[in-house]
Amino acid sequence: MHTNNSHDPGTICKAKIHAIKDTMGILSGKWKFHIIGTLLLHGTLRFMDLLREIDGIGAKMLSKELQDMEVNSLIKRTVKNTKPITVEYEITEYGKTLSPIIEELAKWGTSYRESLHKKQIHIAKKFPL
Amino acid sequence: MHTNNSHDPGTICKAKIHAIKDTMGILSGKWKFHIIGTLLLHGTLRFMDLLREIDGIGAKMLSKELQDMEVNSLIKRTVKNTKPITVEYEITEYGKTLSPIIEELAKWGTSYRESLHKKQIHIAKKFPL
DNA sequence: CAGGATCCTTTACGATACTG
DNA sequence: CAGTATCGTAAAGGATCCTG
Repeated sequence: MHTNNSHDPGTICKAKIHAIKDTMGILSGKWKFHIIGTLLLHGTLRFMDLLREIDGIGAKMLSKELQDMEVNSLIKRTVKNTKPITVEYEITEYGKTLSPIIEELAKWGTSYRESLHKKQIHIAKKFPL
Repeated sequence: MHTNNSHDPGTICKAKIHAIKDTMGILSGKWKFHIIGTLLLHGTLRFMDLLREIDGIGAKMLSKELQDMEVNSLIKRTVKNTKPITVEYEITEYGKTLSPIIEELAKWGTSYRESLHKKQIHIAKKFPL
């Protein structure tokens, strides 16, 4: 009965947890979900547009995060032959498969904020907004 | 037409991005999704169980992450009057509302790993597993 | 415009040791 | 058992200047 243990509950658990780790490994850092979300909503954007659009990020971090995500084929970087050069970033088809995650994150964040209002909780460190 | 701009596309975009930021603010750090996933799958667990179950985490980080999540009402901490004392952690009803996110993360991670196998990509820094 | 290089500060994280 | 205290490292983040 347990010669093949690939379907026992323990194994399924471990696999699921491992899958979460995989995802978070690729989307680690403070900004990746934010960047993906912005590109999903706006389509193609240039470096400076992203810098303006993503509140709080600096050029150094943006550059690094974009490189990480390009390496993992989540976004595409295109250099245009203008003067001076412009660079466009867009999400790939593969990157778009992240949108269910993004949608759930946005949904949860929205209802979280609503629940704070209902409970009339005042903003504090305890509830970071 | 734009006296009330709460429904124009720009505002909707900003709200969505902000919601993602809210969620990630609460679930920041390397371990929170991992802990939530583990508690969702196992139910109630003690401190030491979590320490064993969550591969790689140390006592300090686990303690800190659990406190963060308790403050935000995602988990419940119960001290049992045993000798020596034992402490049980479980997810709250509110914390369970995170499960759609966890499910999507697990789904994506699973298909990510499958896509690597299909493409016969060998594991490298480029594709962290 | 799109970034890389450099320097500096702060936060995140981890290992070890210790306490009720 | 369930943590806290202490220490040290690594990564995040910001500011400024520089280049093609």
